[in-house]
Amino acid sequence: MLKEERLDYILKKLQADNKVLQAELSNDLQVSEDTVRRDLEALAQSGLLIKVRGGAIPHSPHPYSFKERIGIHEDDKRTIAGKALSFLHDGQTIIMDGGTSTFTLVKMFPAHLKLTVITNSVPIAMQLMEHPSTEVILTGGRVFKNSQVTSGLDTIRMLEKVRADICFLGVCSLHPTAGITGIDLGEAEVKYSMIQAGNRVIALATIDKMGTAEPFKVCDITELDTIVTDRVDEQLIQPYLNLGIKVI
Amino acid sequence: MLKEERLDYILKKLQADNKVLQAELSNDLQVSEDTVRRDLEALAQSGLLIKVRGGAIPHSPHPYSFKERIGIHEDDKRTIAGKALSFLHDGQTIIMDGGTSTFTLVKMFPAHLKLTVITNSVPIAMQLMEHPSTEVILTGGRVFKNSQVTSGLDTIRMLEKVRADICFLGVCSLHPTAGITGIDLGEAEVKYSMIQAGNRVIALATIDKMGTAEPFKVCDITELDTIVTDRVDEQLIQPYLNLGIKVI
DNA sequence: TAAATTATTGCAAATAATTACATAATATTG
DNA sequence: CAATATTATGTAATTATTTGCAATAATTTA
Repeated sequence: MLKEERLDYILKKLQADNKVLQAELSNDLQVSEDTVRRDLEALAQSGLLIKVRGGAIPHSPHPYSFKERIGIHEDDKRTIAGKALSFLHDGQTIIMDGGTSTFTLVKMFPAHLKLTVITNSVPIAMQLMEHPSTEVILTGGRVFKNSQVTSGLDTIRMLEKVRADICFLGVCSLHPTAGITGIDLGEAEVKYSMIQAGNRVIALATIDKMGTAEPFKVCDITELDTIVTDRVDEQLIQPYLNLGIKVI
Repeated sequence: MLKEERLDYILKKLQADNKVLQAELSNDLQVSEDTVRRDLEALAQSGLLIKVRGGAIPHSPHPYSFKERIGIHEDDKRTIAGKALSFLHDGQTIIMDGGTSTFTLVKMFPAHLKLTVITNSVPIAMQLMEHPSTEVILTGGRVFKNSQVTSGLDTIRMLEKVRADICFLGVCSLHPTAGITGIDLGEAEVKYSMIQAGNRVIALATIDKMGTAEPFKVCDITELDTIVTDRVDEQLIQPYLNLGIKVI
């Protein structure tokens, strides 16, 4: 049996059952579980399914959505969020960009903290419903289903009226010369508005996002005051330090 | 059974019952309560539910406590939502007011239904993230924590730019002469804007809300086209019928 | 065609994750 | 405050994954 036939069978079965088990596939296809695992690995790599312990499940309707990104690199994100918490003080007005790093930060807000949070992220707003002492302002607009943030002119208009103490940015990619970049034009525009509205701009980025770039430019790297990352790698961060950006 | 299937089951059950109990889940899923607890832990960590002693509750669209919420009026709301579904057709633009009745309606949207939904409700927007074919537009503004809707000038400004086929209103109180009333001025203003923006106005109200009134007026009762309720009581609805309002 | 290279597959040991169970600590209820 | 239920913690058993390696099959190159 050809490898392609196996892959085909796996996808068909996944479609039919909404899940596949390695043991079952191994039996169906008469190959070792190792091979099945490698097949699933390949399919996951191509984005055709999500590999989980013991088998695989289909992608959610919105591929690489917020929901799927949540939980990965969770420890790193918590490290970052822990550092970022030190910037927060009672009475501040904060802009919270969407993204899993900022979401983690919001989850870690101490109960007593009194903030006004302006956000374009539906999950962040939802999370803060449970927080006793934050004021939440949601920017309006069309909601993107994969990132679960609002964007568009309405979002930007609302941000234009805001002056916040800090803007926490969840960034896709940042690069010393290419600046901050993203994979969606609309979201990049919103991020830019957020940066303009914040007195200090703090980017939350796991180390693997440093030195990478995406198609749509948000702003120059010099717009940032601080980068909060999980692991301070001397080599990687030097270019940012040279530009006067604090990295912690 | 894959862990992901369990998580899926828990979320589905939570969706249906508005609560889950560890003992029950342990039995349903045939795993120990420890495992259920860990699953709930993980889901809570992802912000998908709120873990409480003995089980979990949804990121509540209702400000009630665990004990109070057990199934209150849930069946009635489902009856109402079921009737309201018949007004919905592909391609429509719909305004969805916040509230538990409208939330229940949104939960019951068939997967194929292609709508544009404009809402001021954070939980409704969140719910529709999962829906494959709706476009969601969230009105911006300050978020009220008890009702979990946005309100204020920003919300109203956004609604002024909208022309929707139907406005679904979740009403606190309605009365033949006092009209539609609410307990918060800001929310009443927003509801008024929604009514103005909708071609047809359909109110969702359990029978116990008929003939009651609250301090803040939203609009005259004649602004309504239709009232959808759970039990059509001839006596109670006659005044509305006399005013030319359909009641189903 | 033969030899060399590459890819695929299965196996086994080491590693890691998941789960159930026992027990201690904590919270809730009457 | 005692009785009960729930949660946290440590541990052991189970199960899955990773890794290196050898055997086989397929492909390329000489």
